[in-house]
Amino acid sequence: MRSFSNDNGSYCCDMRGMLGFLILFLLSKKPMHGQEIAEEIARRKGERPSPGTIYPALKSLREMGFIASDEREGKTIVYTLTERGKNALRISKRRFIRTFLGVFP
Amino acid sequence: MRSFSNDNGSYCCDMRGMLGFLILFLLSKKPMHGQEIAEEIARRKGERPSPGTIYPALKSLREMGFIASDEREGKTIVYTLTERGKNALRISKRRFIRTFLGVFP
DNA sequence: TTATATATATCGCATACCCAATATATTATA
DNA sequence: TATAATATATTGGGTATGCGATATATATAA
Repeated sequence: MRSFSNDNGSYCCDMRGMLGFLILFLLSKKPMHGQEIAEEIARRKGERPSPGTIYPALKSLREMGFIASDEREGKTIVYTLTERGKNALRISKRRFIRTFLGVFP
Repeated sequence: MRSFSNDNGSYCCDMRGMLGFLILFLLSKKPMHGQEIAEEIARRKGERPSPGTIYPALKSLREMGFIASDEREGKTIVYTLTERGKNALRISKRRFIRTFLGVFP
């Protein structure tokens, strides 16, 4: 279990598998482009997902119809939640909240 | 991304990778044995982790010194958080809370 | 224009995660 | 005792996940 591998016993859980959820949640607050998302995740997790992480994830979410990429404006491509994505997020959030009930203060 | 594979667009995120964290959290509330933990996770997630999931996870956590297994009492083996585990959980919780800030109402 | 910086994209890969199947141990019941 | 039920344990394997390296595109600076 890589998630718990630090030797001083102070680190656990890299939250593998939550990236898609996190992206959907972040996009539900405001449309963003890739690097913006990576930055926000870095702020929260303390570790910035690499390009090889963030873009395949975005592609996957787009292919599933959860997010839409607006036309390229300048260097960036802005992603927005679709209705389908909003719905998926709503359901997932419920599950998430029920699963981790009590973890939040 | 298996996590988002349902076709009606209502499902996302199986929270793969959070099992260890969840177990630590549950054990922080009260000592439990394997099946008890599986049951509680089932209640929360709606899906019961199989024996092949829960026991290797427990073993891994024990090997890392995060949990201790009390002597077998009857059929069951009760697991408790160690000091090390409490510490790891505290750190992870902080990270978790900061990462998913705003998801909880 | 050329050079540099930033954003996006893809591909291969190691590995972690979890499950199905199976085995063992203990207890309860007939 | 034999049988069933429950709890624990292990192993092999499928697969998703995320990263490193690399490539491309656009924009800005020199």
